[in-house]
Amino acid sequence: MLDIKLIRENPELVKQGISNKNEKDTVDEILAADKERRELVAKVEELKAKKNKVSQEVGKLKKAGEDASDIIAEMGKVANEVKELDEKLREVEDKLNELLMWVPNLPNKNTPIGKSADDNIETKQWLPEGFNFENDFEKMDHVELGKKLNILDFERGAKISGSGFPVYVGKGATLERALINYMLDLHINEHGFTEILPPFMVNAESMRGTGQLPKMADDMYTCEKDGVYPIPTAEVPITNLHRKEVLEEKDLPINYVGYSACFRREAGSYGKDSKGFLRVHQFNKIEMVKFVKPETSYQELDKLVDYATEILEKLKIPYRILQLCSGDLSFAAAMCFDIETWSPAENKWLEASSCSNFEDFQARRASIRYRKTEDKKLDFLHTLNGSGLATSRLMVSLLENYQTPEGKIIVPEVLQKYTGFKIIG
RNA sequence: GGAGAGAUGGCAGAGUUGGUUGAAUGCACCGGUCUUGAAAACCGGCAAGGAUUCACGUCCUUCCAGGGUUCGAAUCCCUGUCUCUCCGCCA
Repeated sequence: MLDIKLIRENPELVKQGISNKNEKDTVDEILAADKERRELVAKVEELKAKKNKVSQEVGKLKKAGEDASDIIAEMGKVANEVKELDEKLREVEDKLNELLMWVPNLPNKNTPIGKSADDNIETKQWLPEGFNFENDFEKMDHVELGKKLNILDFERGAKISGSGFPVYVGKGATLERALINYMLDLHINEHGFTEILPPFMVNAESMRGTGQLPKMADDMYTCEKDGVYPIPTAEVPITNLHRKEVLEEKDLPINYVGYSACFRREAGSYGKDSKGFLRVHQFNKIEMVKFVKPETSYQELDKLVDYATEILEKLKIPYRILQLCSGDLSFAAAMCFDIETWSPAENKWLEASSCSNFEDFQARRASIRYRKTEDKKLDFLHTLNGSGLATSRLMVSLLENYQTPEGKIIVPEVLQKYTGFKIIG
């Protein structure tokens, strides 16, 4: 969430940021609630001070064996008044908090301003040697390939769970697992990340901490009976590892990488890109999460993008990087780069990764601070995360790019030692 | 699912006949004295959040969380969460 002081002192700046993000502007409501809160606080604290002081005197009087019944009666009234005011204060605070929870993070000043995905900026395109956008034979799409080679079974997935729950079969399952292990190993061994295997369900507080709740409630599955949510991304459990903690500056940056299954309801998106892996309710993802000092967070964001794209280059899969414009930025992000891989059968780019800097937005929500070495003061740190990468869309590109004219799949070289086979079909 | 024990500051650990205890003591940490330097010893400092103030400061809140009793609660009552021990059940 945003610092209430920032809103109080720079309302115009905040309004501009919200507007650039196409979100609802509640700044005036917030300012009114904030003012009301402070007035109430002043009032109630004055009364409490009086109450505390007099109550202490009661103690003294009683010790001295004197009568204090008059004062006690009077303080009874004050206590009631305090109770009423406290209640009112709490209502106002709840309201203020709720309002604040719905305010998005502001785009960083270097995030391009724009309305929609059309205004995103392509910052890089990388194509493997010999790659051509013109297919030299007719490419089967990943659904056909999966069926023909019996490595993906979308129909049975739909039978046992519902549409959007893919089943990987035989070498398809092995390939998926190889991809997961390859990516994890690379980040752990080459990029110095610490592996986390997190819980796949979290409580509501965790969801609020990273900003999924309250805004994205409809996009999440819920287990109401137990008050837990299947995670939409490992970002949630991993970032919340340090919720309500104070970290030492010398321990930063902290770099975690974790595998998780990801669960998304994708409410309201039926019919759009819904074929096969293009939009699913459950998929696998490797997620990188960083806890860093504020002054380094933009360098760290570049690193995340580099780490994610390094994998695609090693896999020899064509990709491009998009810098998201303000209007396409997610709720909690201040800056974000999407990485898209090429699908020759769909003839388009597919989002396989998203690397974001949340600055101190999540850290405030989740109360993740660090103690500075120099002056011992506490401050919110910055959090970032990036998919490195999501396997579903990546698998689409992989299968389609690596298919032979005979409809077989060549396993990318770097994955072969993980799969134990070089070809499917 | 049943029975019991516990949750105090960065850590350890006092405090449960309610009253100047935001909290003893030890350790850690920071500053100083001493020392050629270090150690030891000694002296001093050392929570977070909020309101207010140009500032110094003043005040409020916080002893797992949320309610309650009371003029006043770390201390009493209720509920919840977590940890530990035992029984049952299960992978």
